[in-house]
Amino acid sequence: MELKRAEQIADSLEQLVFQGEYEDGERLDEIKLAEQFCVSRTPIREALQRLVMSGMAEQIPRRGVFIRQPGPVELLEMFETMAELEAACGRFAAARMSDDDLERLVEANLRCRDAVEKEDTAGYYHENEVFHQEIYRGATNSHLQGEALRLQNRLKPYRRVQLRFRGRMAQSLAEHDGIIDALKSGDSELAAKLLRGHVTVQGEKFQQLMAGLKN
Amino acid sequence: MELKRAEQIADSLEQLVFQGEYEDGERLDEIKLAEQFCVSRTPIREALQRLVMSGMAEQIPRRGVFIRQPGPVELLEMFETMAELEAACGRFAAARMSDDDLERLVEANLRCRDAVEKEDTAGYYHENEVFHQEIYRGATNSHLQGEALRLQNRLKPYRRVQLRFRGRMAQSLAEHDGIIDALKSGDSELAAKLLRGHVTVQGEKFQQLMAGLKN
DNA sequence: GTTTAAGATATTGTATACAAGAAAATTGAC
DNA sequence: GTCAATTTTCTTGTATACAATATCTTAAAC
Repeated sequence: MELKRAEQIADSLEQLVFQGEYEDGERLDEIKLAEQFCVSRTPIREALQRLVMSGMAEQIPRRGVFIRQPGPVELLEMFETMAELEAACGRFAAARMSDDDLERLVEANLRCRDAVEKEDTAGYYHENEVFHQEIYRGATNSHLQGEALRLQNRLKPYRRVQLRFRGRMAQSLAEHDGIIDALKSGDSELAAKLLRGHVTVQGEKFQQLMAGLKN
Repeated sequence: MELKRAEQIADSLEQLVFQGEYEDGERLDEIKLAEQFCVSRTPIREALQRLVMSGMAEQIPRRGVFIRQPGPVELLEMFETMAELEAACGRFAAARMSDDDLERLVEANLRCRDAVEKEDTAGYYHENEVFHQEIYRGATNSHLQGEALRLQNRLKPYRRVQLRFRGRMAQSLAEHDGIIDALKSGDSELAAKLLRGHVTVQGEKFQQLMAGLKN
């Protein structure tokens, strides 16, 4: 870890937080980080500000910035919000997706299917992300798309955890088919409803998520 | 304008951008701003970063940060996203609002009615904000509430413009009643639908918004 | 007169120095 | 020995100095 610029440092720090390198409530020492990244405090402070802005850390004036790992409640809230954002994207996408858009969505889903058949968790994790991003794009609303991407990125590490559980990939894939049908037929309400259900974490899914976080 | 801290500077700059002090595409000169606020470039740069993060400005490496006033398309997109966020809040609020929450919502709406009767545009502007914030709160999802507040704040100056038009306040108020009824009866779908329609900008509303921006 | 290239200038990005305030440690009283 | 107060140390926040790079100016060539 060495010799990076402010923006890259922010990304690196984000990765480190995602990888669980830091405990909840841990203070991010500017000087130590500066030494680790071989830069002065200035770019470190810029990177820390970004972390704070993205909600991954909290800043207490004259005290420092402390990383904030979301607890169960906040995690549920974020998934709930994600579900609503995806539902909104689906609602618009059903009415606005072009044939090309639909084509790319179907192709993304085919790659998801490949990954499931190969039992390639990492592959499915990635292709599933692409699948959803195609829907955000299909909403034809750059702002909404941006918000969806932001939260999707924030929830990345937790979705990864979920996929580890047996049957989860297959179920997810099956739901994709229904979503595609709804989008193809232009049924906004159905697309929204299916996407909401697809993303919502509750019941068994919640148990799995929490169990996965223990490790 | 003088002698402020980084955080306050960010707020002040935000206000200035909201007040239309800066043209679209205008570069925010660090040195000039530093002189205006009687501080060094360091806190100015922190404030600028915040502006960039909140989407009110764009940063081009080694070139500077340029303020980005949203055009008609982006404005519509933001209102569309706001409508979906409000719908989501309404959906949850219908199922989760306590009697106390409903009580506060009704009271906020009473103050809205007062403002309409007094033809107090500024008053309605404020109380209407409170009314919607009560719904965000009623969603009982801090994360979603935060996102809704963020976008509401971003759209503030444009909603202000809309209220100038004759009949707009009365119509808005009438819609509030329907929304309250849906929330009281716990009808999630109806609450979501009504709130979406209440916030969505289209047809005549769009014409008014655009006309108001010309001034 | 236009175009291109080299130099000058200005602005951002980073490093360091300094100031202000908070946490920690030491000393003194009981 | 414990607690309180003062001093010390450490950390953040700000100012300034420096480095790197983009833009502007000027001059020369065609």
